Amino acid sequence: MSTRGTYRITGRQFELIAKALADPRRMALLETIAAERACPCQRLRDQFPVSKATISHHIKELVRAGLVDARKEGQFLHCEVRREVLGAYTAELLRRTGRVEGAGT
Amino acid sequence: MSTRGTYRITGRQFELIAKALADPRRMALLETIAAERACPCQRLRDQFPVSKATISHHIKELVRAGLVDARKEGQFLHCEVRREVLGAYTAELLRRTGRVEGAGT
DNA sequence: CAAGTCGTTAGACAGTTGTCAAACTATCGT
DNA sequence: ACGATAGTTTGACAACTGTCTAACGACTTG
Repeated sequence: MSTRGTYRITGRQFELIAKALADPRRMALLETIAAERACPCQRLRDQFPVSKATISHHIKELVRAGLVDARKEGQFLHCEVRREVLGAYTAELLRRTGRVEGAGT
Repeated sequence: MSTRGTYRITGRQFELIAKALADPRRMALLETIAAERACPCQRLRDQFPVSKATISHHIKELVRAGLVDARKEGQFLHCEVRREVLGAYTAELLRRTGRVEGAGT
């Protein structure tokens, strides 16, 4: 079960991720990025009725939280979801809300 | 021991949960509630430097999101974490960000 | 260089929200 | 009934944030 030793999250990053996931639009962007292997920003503009400035802002937040990796290739920006970070976040979330009283063991 | 699959989350609840988890203080309250079997509000007041109005507000949000179950016993309010909801949320989060790739199953 | 496309940055604005104090309701003990 | 304790509600305020437009920088191609 707990083979999630690959990535470890700091308290600060935990907060950033939680906030990044809190906005529905940003979450939707993340989902779109996740659906592609490497998603260019331009495609996001086609699918969401928001300005490019807003898209840029959201991506910056996702990168800051460590949820997305963005690398510039020419004039395009390719975004990719970092699933190991997502996994580490959910693991940490469940760990923090897990019962203390050992009960078993 | 994990009651996975027993709970299914709607899109609306997904948003409420994400927002509920986004505030660090509220997350800390959730953790404190999780550490006890049934946490009375009063204990939260002792541990956090916030007014009782604020505590009441945060608990209301946690209940609204379905993350916490609160039942009144006499003059006390006993709060308990709903771990099946937390589990359903993390499962849904990972599902939404999972790669489309190969026809798993 | 010039023009066009892609993304970023700066500034502004509106809506949301975390917080408190104060007034209120409900319950318990005497 | 009275006073004390537990939690709720209301109204207000400050801080944050999602959004836009406009100006800018970076890259590609004539």
